[in-house]
Amino acid sequence: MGRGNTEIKRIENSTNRQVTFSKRRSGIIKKAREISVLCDAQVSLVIFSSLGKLSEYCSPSTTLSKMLERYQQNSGKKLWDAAHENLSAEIDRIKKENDNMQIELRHLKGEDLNSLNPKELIPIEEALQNGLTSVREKQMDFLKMLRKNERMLEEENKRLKYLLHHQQLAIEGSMRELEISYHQKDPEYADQMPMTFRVLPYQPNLHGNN
Amino acid sequence: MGRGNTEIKRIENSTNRQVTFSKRRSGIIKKAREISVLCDAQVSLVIFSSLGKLSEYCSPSTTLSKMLERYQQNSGKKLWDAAHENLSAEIDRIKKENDNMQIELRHLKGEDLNSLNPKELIPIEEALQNGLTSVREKQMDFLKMLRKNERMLEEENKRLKYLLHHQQLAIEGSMRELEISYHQKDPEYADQMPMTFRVLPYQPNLHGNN
DNA sequence: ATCTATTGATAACT
DNA sequence: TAGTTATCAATAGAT
Repeated sequence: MGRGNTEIKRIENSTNRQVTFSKRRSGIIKKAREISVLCDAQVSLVIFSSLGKLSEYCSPSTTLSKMLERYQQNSGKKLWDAAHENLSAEIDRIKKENDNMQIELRHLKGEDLNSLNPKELIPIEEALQNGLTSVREKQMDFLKMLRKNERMLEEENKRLKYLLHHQQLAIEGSMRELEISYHQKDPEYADQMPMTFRVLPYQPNLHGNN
Repeated sequence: MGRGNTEIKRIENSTNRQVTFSKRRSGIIKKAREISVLCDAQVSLVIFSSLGKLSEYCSPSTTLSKMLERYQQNSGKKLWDAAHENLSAEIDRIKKENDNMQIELRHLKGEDLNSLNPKELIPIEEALQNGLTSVREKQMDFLKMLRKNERMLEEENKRLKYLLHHQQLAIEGSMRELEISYHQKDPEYADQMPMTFRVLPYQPNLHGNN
């Protein structure tokens, strides 16, 4: 492009080379940005001019470091030292573990069973059965605890009702004595006794449930 | 360029996106090569497609590692540390994910249930019940398949026995004719007939199971 | 993958 | 370094 056909070989004129570099650099960076956006790709581009000037582009969704890390994983080539190797290896290990657990979970949830043969279904069934048994045992434990608690509360309830009843009988007795003494002094003021001391009738089972 | 003006925004049609990626990738790599040669520049280019496919270009006078070393020197940015942090962060993330799955798995296997309250047990029980249902459905499928196959084999068996029996009857018929003709010529050589043609008695149900 | 119409990039020039 | 323009290159859409 441009005027006249352009051979791809080193431009000997230093000024022209500089100018061409500048133009083509912006061109290639524009292309990098475009492919990033158009195609949802991740691009990292590092350029050193012949004079050693650094230019770079990196897709906005990532960083050069992340790109390079991914590059190492993907290509198997080592760009850095052993410390990173170790971390990478650990990631791989954990990811594998992760995958295995995910598969196991999916199987236990009854997903992806088509890839299994009957023999492989058996341990899964057993695990589910055991799990279900355990969970239901635990639920039974809770139930028993609730029932036990309920019984205890009922007992307590009964005891309290008994006490209440007897207390009221005692109060009624005292009251009658008191009334009698009021009437003896001045019968008209008999019901000016404080409300607090009036006997409320005992109402068994108003909120009970037997 | 191309037909119609091209907006620079994500291409939604996946096929078009792939095709465009392919074309533009070769374009940008060509540009990288050209600027390298024309301007005596060093270029490294790493591209991941949206599907994660890696493409790269690096000027022939260098390597990606050398470029990156120079990049760090020149820019003062530390790729190594950043990568390290990224990796550590990812390890943490995956480990957390791992732990959660492990807990879920243990619960499904009926372990560590003491830390749960009754309300939390319900979804676990449901998951187990569903899983068990699915697994047993799958097992029933296999069973049905086996039974169906068995029936088909039995049918086939019956048919083959029938054919065999009739074939033998036919052979016996032919043999008798043959014997008769031998006897007519020279009775003493009658049983020098080749064994192959002797009739084996039909033994029904020797290996059958009806 | 191959073919074109069309737009884009850029070399030379200012 | 920046703008202009004549050319050729890249590529979108079609096949």
